[in-house]
Amino acid sequence: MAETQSDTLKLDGAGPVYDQIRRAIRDLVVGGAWPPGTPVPPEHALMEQLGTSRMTVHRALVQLAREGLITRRRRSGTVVASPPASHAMFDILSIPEEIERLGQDYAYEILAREVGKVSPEVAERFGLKRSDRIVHLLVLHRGDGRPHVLEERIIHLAAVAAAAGEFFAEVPPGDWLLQNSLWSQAEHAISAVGASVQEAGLLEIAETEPCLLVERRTWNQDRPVTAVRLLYPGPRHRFVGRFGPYGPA
Amino acid sequence: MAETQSDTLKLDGAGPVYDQIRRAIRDLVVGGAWPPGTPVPPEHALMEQLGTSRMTVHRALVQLAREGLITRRRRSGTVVASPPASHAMFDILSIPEEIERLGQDYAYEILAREVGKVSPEVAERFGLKRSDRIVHLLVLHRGDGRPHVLEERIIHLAAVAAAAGEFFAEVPPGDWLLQNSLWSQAEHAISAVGASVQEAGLLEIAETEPCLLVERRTWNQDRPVTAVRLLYPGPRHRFVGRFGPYGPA
DNA sequence: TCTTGTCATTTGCATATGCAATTAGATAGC
DNA sequence: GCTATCTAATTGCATATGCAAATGACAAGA
Repeated sequence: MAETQSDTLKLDGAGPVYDQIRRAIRDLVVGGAWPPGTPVPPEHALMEQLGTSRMTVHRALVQLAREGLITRRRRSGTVVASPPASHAMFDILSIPEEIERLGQDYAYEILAREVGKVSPEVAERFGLKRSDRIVHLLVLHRGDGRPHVLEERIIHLAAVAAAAGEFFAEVPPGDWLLQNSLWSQAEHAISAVGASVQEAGLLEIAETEPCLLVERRTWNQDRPVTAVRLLYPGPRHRFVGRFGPYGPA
Repeated sequence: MAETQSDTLKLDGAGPVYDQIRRAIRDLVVGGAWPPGTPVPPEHALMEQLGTSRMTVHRALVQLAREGLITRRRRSGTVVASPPASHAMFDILSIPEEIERLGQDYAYEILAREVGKVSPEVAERFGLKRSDRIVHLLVLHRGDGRPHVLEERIIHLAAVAAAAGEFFAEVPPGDWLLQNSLWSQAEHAISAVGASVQEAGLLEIAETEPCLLVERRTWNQDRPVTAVRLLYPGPRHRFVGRFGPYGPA
């Protein structure tokens, strides 16, 4: 998890000063050099350290706060914020949370766990190289005892070495990764598919039942971290979002 | 389309001055009093009119610009921006645009058009009152001749009276509405469903094929404007989005 | 021990000022 | 008419200054 990045504030001289400051701090935060909870120096200190006026520093910090990277409180000062676990409609969200928000009892079981090389089918399904070293998991999440979603996940050991020794007995892999890995980019795709025979059996649905498939891949600085296929049974699942003409409401 | 709203800037005295200014202008923009293209008074003028300093006005305008509501250029001044037609992942997007972006030839046909009261089935499917006066449409959109998406739409005449006399011969209803109506909120839901016999026939797919259903409802100030069901055939359609831990990338 | 009050630190906000950068429109020159 | 140049309007940015508001820390008192 160690990044090859400086942990000192350095202005690059490109563009407005307030934006240089903003980017400098942002880079330390998203690069992991300043993990959540790290105190950001007070405006006075930054002002002296950087040789600018307080208002200029202020402007940078206000903007970072609006972007959610830092939290500011009078007297207590400024600290690096924890990334919000769930954003808008389709962000990284915790499945336990998702189920508990429906008022259902959450449970999960690890149906399969393999550590090591990728099998040909997995390589094809997730677009991996055979030489990648991964953990491959199959997890069934239940709400009130009924299958809620089937999760098939791979974790890249190159990015998250600790995953090799983890059995996910207490915390499901999605939530575990939120605690134990860094990510800087994600992509997901939503589509409708039919379940395979095996999948239909696990989800306890008929084979012809349409399913909603959410595929998500996550990177940290261009290095793949994890990829997951979430298969939601039937038309009883809906993803809902609200927004206005100029952005999310 | 006339709104019962003032078109004069008025500060409400709540919170920071720069934010009062921001909200005042925002309300005129989203309320339709200042349609896209309207010039916003220069900072000097606002400063005098509102009795504040230029920097305070500036701060409000800079933020509005960052939110995308206004466009600013030196010397030319500030104008109200056009709402972006497509946003992030699931916003209002033009189907012709969507298809042309895939490099396919776009075509559409109106399969049905009814003006007047709602039938019981439609009332149930869209959650309407029988007394609502609407236009009901069924439209098939094609890319390179193949069915791309089946659109079933209702338009509330109370919100968009002009829709009653429109035959959508030149422009499909989605795009027509973008030009001829105002909306302030939208909600959509995505789910996986099986196609009905009729729908499967129109989309030229097998009956068992899973489909992606996007349902979108749109309001203007709590008054419903339109509702649409977009049925995408089979697993060949994917909605893709990218984002980072602190928001869309 | 608990409460209360005071103080100092830190952020939040507004203002005044000055200059830089951009560029629409006017003007001058060809 | 066309082009180059100039001018002025407008936004962009940085600074200095002052005060307000929140609140952690600590001291004083009950």
